[in-house]
Amino acid sequence: MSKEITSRSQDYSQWYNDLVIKGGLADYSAVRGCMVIKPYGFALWENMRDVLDKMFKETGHQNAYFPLFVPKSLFEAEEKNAEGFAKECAVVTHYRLKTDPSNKGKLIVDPEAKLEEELIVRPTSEAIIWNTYKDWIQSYRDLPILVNQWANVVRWEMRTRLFLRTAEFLWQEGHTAHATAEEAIVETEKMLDVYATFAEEYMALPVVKGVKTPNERFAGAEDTYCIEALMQDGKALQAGTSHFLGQNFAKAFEVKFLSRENKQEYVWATSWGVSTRLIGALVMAHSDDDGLVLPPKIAPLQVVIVPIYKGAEQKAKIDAKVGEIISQLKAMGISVKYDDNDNTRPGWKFAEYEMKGVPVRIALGARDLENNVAEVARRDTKEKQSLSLDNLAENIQKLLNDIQQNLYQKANTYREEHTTIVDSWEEFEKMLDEKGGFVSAHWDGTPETEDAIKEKTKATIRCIPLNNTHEEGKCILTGKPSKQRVLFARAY
RNA sequence: CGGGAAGUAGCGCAGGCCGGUAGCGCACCUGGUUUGGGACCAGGGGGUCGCAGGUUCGAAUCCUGUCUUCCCGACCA
Repeated sequence: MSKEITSRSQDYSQWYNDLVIKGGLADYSAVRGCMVIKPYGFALWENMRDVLDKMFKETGHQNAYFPLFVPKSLFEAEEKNAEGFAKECAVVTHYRLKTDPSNKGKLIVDPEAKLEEELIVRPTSEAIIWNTYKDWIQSYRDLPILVNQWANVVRWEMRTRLFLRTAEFLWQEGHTAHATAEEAIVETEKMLDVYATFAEEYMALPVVKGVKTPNERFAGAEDTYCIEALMQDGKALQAGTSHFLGQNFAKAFEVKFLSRENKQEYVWATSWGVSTRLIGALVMAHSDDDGLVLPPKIAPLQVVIVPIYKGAEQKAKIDAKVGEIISQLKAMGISVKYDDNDNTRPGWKFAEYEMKGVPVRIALGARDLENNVAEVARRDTKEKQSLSLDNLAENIQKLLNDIQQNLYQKANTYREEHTTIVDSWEEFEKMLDEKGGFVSAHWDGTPETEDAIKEKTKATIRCIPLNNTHEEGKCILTGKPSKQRVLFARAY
């Protein structure tokens, strides 16, 4: 079977789909908008999850699990949150099927099994969790609550795309409860930092930390912080969010605590999440026309070894040497696979592992053994070099670090080159159309202007960067005074 | 939800106008030769042509209905 990939320049979204499917990450399923995450893709998710989970625990959080279903009466309690998600909820109305009397072998919903109260399949878990927290919190001594859950959620999106927007997706959602607003805000920012660190250090994905405008805020939040990344087609992608929820959910669910001063007060809340969408970000940030390019720190497989031999005798010698290499690599915590499958030849394997984005490939043949070397190829630059078999493992480890750094540098350079400061409307439109990327411009601070710009250009305010310098300026559209620049982009 | 495309073997597709009982490539199985960038030879297995009606002696093909998926757009923590 040929596995040709559509090039980026030819059709960017087809390129993306090809990578996801042919790279073995995921596949379409029989369910509209839902995908099957295949073992290779899930291994990638597991690596990301494990790192994040460790980071959460290091910052004092514990995991818990809450129900998939949310009774409608709880779901609607926090009005803004409910409104925001109402249009994309899957709803359970019945609990039983029965055989269709008029159509043998078919099932119908049993009308007698209608639920008294509909159950909402969670699009997010604030409601069920805050209804639970009510019972957990009596006094300031019960605070803070620092809980995270790994779960699936369902959002019935109009249009879906593999990993980037699926009807069901996997994520983690942290839900914390605090005695003071200050503490909750610290938490919100802390978790944003965790996300940014994870994206940059593990995914090699440079991100901008910022705050969303009221228009783009999470439904039910007082403030939404985010990390925004730039993809290779110049479109932005929200890679993670952290929300300061104020007392909105505490008020909706009557969650109060008795303070040190013996006063009843509402609890302050945060929530924060990243999802399998990160995999989409990873794919679009680093990959090329030959397939996936995965950062070593989270690649399911870091090194693959391909033997090249004629006859069993050579094969045996290579096997012996590879055995040594593997144990050295494993001792360093490097994941490695020896692909000595005799059904496919080396060239096929080379292409296959490039497609899958394995960071380093080692080819070892009889000729190499004689010279005490191995051919080592790096996926990111596709450079090949001959490395001595002495200290090979050490050099591979260095190479993996190099690749990780290089991917970050490359993405960072791309982002810098595609972040443009603009002061006129003409320039603004031109940049969005011709260059893409982030456009840094002044905005008068009103939702109306934001909407108007979106209407005219399809660009949204991705965020108000946290490290923004304040400067006087004029709004790109209205010319009204502005105190700081914001980042615009067309986005996923 | 609007526009477009498509459902035929595991995957990718041809056949359809002009109806006659299904084909190609890859994958798979057996044997052999191979192995430094997607090997080759020989033999072989696999499909109620999305589903339901209709027309006909006969339907993958014509007609009607229906379901599903994908792509673009609108929408979207």
